Amino acid sequence: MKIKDDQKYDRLIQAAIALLATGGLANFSTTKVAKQAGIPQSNLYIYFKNKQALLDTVFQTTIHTQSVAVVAELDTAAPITIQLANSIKTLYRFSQEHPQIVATIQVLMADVQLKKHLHLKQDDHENQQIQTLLTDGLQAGILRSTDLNLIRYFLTRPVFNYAAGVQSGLYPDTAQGLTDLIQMIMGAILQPDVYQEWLS
Amino acid sequence: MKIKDDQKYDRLIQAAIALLATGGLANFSTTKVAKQAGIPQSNLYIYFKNKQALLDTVFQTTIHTQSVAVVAELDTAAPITIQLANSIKTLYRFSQEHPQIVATIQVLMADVQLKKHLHLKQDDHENQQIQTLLTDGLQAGILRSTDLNLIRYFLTRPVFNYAAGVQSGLYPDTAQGLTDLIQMIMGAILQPDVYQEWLS
Amino acid sequence: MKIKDDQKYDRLIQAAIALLATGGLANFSTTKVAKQAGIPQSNLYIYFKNKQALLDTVFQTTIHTQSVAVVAELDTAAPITIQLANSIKTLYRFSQEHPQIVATIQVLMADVQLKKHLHLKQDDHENQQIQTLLTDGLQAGILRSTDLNLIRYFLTRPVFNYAAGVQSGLYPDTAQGLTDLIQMIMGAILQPDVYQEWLS
Amino acid sequence: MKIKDDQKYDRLIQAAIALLATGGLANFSTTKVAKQAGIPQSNLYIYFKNKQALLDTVFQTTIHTQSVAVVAELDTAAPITIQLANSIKTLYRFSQEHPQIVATIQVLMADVQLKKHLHLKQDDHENQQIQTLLTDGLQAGILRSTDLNLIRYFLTRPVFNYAAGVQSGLYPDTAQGLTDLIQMIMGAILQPDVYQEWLS
DNA sequence: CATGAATGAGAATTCATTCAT
DNA sequence: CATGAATGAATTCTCATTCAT
Repeated sequence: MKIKDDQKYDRLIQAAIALLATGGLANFSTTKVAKQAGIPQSNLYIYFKNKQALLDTVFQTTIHTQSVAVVAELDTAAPITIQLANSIKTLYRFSQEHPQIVATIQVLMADVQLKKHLHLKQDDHENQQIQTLLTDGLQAGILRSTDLNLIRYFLTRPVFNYAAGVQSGLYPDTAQGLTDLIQMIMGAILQPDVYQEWLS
Repeated sequence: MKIKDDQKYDRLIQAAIALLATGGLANFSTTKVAKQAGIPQSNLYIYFKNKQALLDTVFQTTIHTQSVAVVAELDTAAPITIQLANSIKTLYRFSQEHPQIVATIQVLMADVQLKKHLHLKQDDHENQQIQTLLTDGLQAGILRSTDLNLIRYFLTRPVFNYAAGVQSGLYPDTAQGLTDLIQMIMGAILQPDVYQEWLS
Repeated sequence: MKIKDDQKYDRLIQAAIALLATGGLANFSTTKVAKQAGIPQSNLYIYFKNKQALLDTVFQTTIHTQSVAVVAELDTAAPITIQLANSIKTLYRFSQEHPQIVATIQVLMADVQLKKHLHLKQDDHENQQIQTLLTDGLQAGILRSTDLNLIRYFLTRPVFNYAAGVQSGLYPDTAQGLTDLIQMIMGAILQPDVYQEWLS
Repeated sequence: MKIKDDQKYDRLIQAAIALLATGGLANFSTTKVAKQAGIPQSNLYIYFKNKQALLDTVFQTTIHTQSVAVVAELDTAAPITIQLANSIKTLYRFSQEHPQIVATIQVLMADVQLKKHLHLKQDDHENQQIQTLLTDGLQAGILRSTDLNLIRYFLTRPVFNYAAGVQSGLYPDTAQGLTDLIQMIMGAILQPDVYQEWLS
């Protein structure tokens, strides 16, 4: 229950990520997590109220890690289109470097139960910054004037999917592939005329 | 082990879909499926070799159902862009009418284990037809010249996601919403100049 | 879940009684019951929905067994006072012969949780007969005109307690002891004048 | 291990009583007691050697509290029959005012394990006084000449049961009910002729 | 074919108790 | 003294699968 002291907390989260990435939710158990973390199973309950709390934490952590990675590379002085394209690139690089985190996010996003009682804490700094970028883009007439969640969907999930596909061999690992992906996503989210302009 | 006899086979698949749609893979068990189908647990093994075989079948079935629905509405005589846009519309309507099937597809698509040993049988008629449409679009310079799997991804997953979002209240249920979605997807998959043309 | 086939069901109940009688509710576990019954623990769930269902059944069974024993010896032709005194004697003998059943009843009666969701099925034949005896006694002006539950309490619990006390050595095991007990109970439940008459 | 220091000791006992009264022995744990008392779990072991020691203490405490309440109202100058009747009344009032204490006593009295290694310390002042009252009554030919424990049983347990029954709605909460109860108990424990006399 | 029963493995939790700080 | 952390045992229950009838 207490998060206080040590690295065991982190070990558990890392173990959970590894487990979720390779086995999915169906094969996820506190027993396995604990074993992977090299910790007696019952100790897991010192750090997390229950299995669900661990999953919640893993979800928040992975999402946050990814947000941080994207935001860190953001050049807020640059034009919005540039920022958007760069954020895709950054996210792709992140996905390549941390495939387990991305796999975990995908697995958890698909969970029906998780969705029910879990609302992403939208209040962290990094998320705010991305949200700001998008609302700015919207107001500047750069982004299509549709639901922001939908735009975010296009900005992230195809990237995750592509990165996973590259890793599994479904997609070829070429520079052109990423370029294509970016153009597709931009074509989806930008206002048509802005997209034309951005292309050149 | 044989599929021969009866409607219990279908009952099991329907039960599995309902279960997966509402509880996800983690809550899926042969016990529950059998109970939901009103069939003795052990009888499940008459129709399916094991749990995994049931899941495989469910995956094939749901994917196939969806393909059939899309293809059924396809007007092969129409211009490719029209066919594409219509297929999105059809798929969206299908998702609205069969939310459980779509939820099941999403859940199973996210499963890491399933991916490993499961290759979609690409040989059914409906899939061929869609594949043909896409290769035609590619060769005609209508679609972006990138991996067909990626184009298929853009053609389906955002639709599933949007439909689910509408149902959960995340997205508003307006005609404009669907129009936006179609334009986004088309913007993603069409060659830019074709897209411009299609817009008008 | 199914009670159908065999003696394992009974073995489990007997094991539960033995366990409750010697260890109380706090030491009662499905693990121990199953072990005592010589059955794999998980098999317990074939016969009982869960632990509580087993306890409920044990409660009903023990209560019923005791009712049957008392009613079996009842001479419905005899005067009511005689019947009452005899039922006490019978109950005492039963308690001596089946100390575990009585101990189990006492243990379960004291359980706070059990009380909440458990209502004795008052509809069995034997219970009806006792109830009839008491209402008859009430209408004949033989029993004190107070709540029947209270009268039943006096007719049973002191007997259980006395029998247990005799067995544990708290009370001496003499014929006089039982006579005293019967007189006390009769003094409690009979109308004073009837009691006087009965005494002689 | 020492009782010395503080009110936390009492808090633990009160918490234990509350827990036993509402959940019974089966749901009793040091974890819950400590939480209810607002004390770190491990601190419980500062005040009590182990779980059993806590239960023993709770038993002694509740029994003692109840004895004190009864004795406090005792008018040793009054006739023994009056004292007995009054003690029942007092005990009933106590049971109404402290239902948790009474429930705890009942729960602990039913515990098989507790009985084994627990002998009430019969040496406290209040207990002596009650014992004196009873032996006096015995020698004066007022009480039936039977085991004193049995008489004590009749003097207390029906009262507890009745009070609990009133609270749970099993018995109606009327003045007549209490009067009936007292007459029943007196009928049980008094010599028949004394009882007759007491009635008038 | 159909099915109830069986079963060992694992699942999530809770617990009583100890110990180092 | 006080306390958070630790831990192994135990508990309830579910599961996937097999088998005898």
